[in-house]
Amino acid sequence: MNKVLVIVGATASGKSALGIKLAKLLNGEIISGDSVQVYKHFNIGSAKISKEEMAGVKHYLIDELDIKDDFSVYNFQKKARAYLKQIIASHKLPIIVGGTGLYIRAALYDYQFEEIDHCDYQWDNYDDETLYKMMVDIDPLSAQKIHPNNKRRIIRALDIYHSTSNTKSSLEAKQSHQPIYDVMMIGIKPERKLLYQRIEARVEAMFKNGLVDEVEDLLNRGASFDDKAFKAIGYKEFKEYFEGQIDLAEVKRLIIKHTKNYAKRQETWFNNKENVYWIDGDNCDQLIDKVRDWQNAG
RNA sequence: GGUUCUGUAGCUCAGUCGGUAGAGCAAUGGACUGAAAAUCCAUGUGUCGCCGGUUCAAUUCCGGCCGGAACCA
Repeated sequence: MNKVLVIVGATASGKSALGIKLAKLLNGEIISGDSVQVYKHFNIGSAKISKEEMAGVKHYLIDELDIKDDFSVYNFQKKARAYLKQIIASHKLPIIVGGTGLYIRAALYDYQFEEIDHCDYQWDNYDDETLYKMMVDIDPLSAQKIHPNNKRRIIRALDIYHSTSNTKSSLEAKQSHQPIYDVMMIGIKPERKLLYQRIEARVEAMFKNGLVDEVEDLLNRGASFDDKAFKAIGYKEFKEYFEGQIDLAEVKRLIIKHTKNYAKRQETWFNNKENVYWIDGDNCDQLIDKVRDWQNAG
């Protein structure tokens, strides 16, 4: 199996810098595993790595989409797999760096998606309870895993059935649930308190570096708060500000709060779903040896 | 100085007609296969400001003290 190095961790944990370091050391190229940094012009609020910071290391899946473009795991999987193939063919080490657990998992595992058309079934015409019952009838196995309050997942299961005539659970049952690459996953996990301090400092810096101007610029370019990319933390909080409901101090407070909540969710995912070699950010020499062992094995 | 409020979970506050207390937010843990920076689930012990009094029993009533707020001087 081809080898893929992966670097994960919560937002503000220091993934990008480690990625560059390892890429230089190991002749690698980086694929971003991030659902917001793929979009052009969402720079400050997404904490996107700058050209200078890339230090000559080739990066993929950053700045590849326009504001209005739709994107999801499905698209990510396709693109990431294509880049992996290309990097491997050029005899370099592919390094996926990112914090979007689902995206990274879909690239690495044998997740399979089929063409689907959502939004055509007018689910809004039904109440939550009815939607849940519909799912129970169609796909009882999935219903066991999806909470009745989780409307988004219920609709997804219904979408899949109506688009493909297959149930969500039957599509998943066909998969092996194994990675299709030889993966080493490194995770950075600073102490929670420290991570939160860094998030606060980072959001402060975003405002100093012109986040408000960036959002105004995006709106001037035709973006709206309904766009998918605008659902991201650091952007969606401005909706109420531009509607005159809250002031900038409140926007900042919300962004910090949401980022902390998000960081916790990311850690939950990587803690429990992936086999991660955790470091706290400093023990790099030991890490290099580990990575070299993995490269030389098999 | 006087009057009236007020002091309960990290924060904002509810409540107990006397039987040691509960919401929202935060925090913590968890789920996750097409919006995932999304969506959803679970978890509430805290000298009820301090000291004393009444009472079988006080966070709750009474007195004093110490904080805070508003108004009057």
